[in-house]
Amino acid sequence: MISTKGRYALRLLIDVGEHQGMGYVPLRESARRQEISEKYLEIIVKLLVKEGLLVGLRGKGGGYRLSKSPEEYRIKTVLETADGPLAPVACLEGGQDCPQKLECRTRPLWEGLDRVIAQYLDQFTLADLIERTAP
Amino acid sequence: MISTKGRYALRLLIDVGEHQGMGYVPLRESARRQEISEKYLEIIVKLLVKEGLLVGLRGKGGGYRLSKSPEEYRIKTVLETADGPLAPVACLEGGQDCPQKLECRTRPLWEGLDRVIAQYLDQFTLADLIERTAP
DNA sequence: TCTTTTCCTATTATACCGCAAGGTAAATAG
DNA sequence: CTATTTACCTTGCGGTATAATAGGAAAAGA
Repeated sequence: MISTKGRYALRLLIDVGEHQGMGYVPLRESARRQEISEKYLEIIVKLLVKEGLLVGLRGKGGGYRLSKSPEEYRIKTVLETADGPLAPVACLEGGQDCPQKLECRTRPLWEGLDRVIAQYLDQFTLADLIERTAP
Repeated sequence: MISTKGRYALRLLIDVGEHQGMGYVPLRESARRQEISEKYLEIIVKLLVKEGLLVGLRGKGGGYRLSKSPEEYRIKTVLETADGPLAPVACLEGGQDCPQKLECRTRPLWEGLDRVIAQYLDQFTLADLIERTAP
């Protein structure tokens, strides 16, 4: 459900949040510290920039910085940005498409599971992870 | 996280539970009613039999029946039997192997998520799905 | 103009998912 | 004893996603 994309995205945001002072953090340094392939991180960072979670700056002294303060990053949002919708079962993705959804005996179970997961991941922020106050 | 294997397994058990009277339910009939490929169901049923969740009988009048009463089937167990361990992230599978688990900022988050999911799926049984009393 | 760094466009290897084909073994009906 | 019914077993296969790698172009500062 949550692949390396989501986990790496979270670790990257933590790393940037901790090492950006006034400036920008080069991706190479985050990749080195987190022991993640820099090339692969590029793919992930692209998604985060596109959604406005990170701000990039090119050239010397460039790199990435957070676009807002850590308390404003909900974990759920970060994971969805990197990994796409985090439905635990395929039949919940894309709103509703299953033709037997009304009579389905198992669907309420999946909907309940989806709510539980969403609720859990929506209660923490990046600040919680940085300060180790979660969960 | 939960693939068709797990979902089909659940639907199969519900179907068998509802249609076994005193006897056995042929796989073909369950496959027809549930609109699932019979050949694919064979793979799933094999797992369920091996773990003792279903009992098979060959020949005419044969098929499958539940090995215990519906209240004794925990949803979590059924899903794990068909789909394997249902960890939301790879780094939680197989007990513990991540070398940085102690210092990892995100690991407590995943462990918490894992607990929430396990707890949710462990509170319902097959009987709840059959009688539509869950969730 | 040179270096640093982001940004962009491929390509690849591997594994798993969902399924199909074809046969063997056991149990019952006639 | 034979035929039918059913579970059980082995093998293969196309599609898709994951987790990368490769090779550059564009911008920004020294």
